[in-house]
Amino acid sequence: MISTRGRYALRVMIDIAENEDGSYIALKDIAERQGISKKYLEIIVRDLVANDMIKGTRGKSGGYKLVRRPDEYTVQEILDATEGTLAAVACLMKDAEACPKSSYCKTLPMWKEYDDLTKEFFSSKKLSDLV
Amino acid sequence: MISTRGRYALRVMIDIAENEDGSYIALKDIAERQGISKKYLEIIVRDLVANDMIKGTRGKSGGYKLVRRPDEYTVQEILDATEGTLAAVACLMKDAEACPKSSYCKTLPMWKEYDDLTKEFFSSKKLSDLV
DNA sequence: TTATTTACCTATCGTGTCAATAGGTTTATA
DNA sequence: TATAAACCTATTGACACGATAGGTAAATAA
Repeated sequence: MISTRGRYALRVMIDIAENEDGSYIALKDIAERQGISKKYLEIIVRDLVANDMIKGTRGKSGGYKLVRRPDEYTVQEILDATEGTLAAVACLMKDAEACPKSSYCKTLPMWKEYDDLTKEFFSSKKLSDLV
Repeated sequence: MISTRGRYALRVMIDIAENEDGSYIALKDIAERQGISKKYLEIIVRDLVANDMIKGTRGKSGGYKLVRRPDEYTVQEILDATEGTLAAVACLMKDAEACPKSSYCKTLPMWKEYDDLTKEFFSSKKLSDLV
């Protein structure tokens, strides 16, 4: 299940895309508009910065800004940046310990197929589709 | 993410389908074949019985049996019986408290679309496809 | 009839993650 | 130089997950 991290991240990105006018957008304003605790958003925004989704600047009239055009972001990469994993099952997580049954597992192919379907879906959605 | 409950439930169903010969199949044997703790499987199997996926009988030479043909089970209903929820986001869980923002939420349509895609996928997969 | 085998039931536990809060430090600007 | 903002570290409570433990009830084989 997609957690609040990924969902809030998306709403932050949408909020910035909608309100951007050249200047930086303060997290305080985003939090107020979205009705989410600013403190909690800080954690999420940190992941977005670390993954080069947005950039921030400090000090007065500081805030956050997109680094690309909204149509150049896929939902997939935004979720990837904030959600720990998007894998459908533990066996398919990156850094998962190799399952000894994987070679003959009856269900693994289906999980893989579902995983691909999911990636395909969220990769086809762009931030600009949500604004 | 699909938890072990759903994944194990699927493996139990596959195991029964593969080894069924008219008689009942003991959970002890399933647990040994699958390499899963019998005690833990009891919890999962209980959900399967409660949802009319299999039936059990007690006593010597007791065990579990399918109640339909393998091609008459969808993966969707097996996961539904054991997984708490398959909803992609909290807003889409059954018994979810109505979100005040749902009418103008920018992301909800996408989550709904993804949810439908998921249901469609797992409903198209039958138990007989995995045996 | 009785011992055995099996499903079935209730309770508990440790661990980890999620969501959220708290209180600070650094940096840029008005 | 005061202020407003990002940025950093730590902590908390709640909850679900995975798993274990120790039983009771029922059906069969001997």
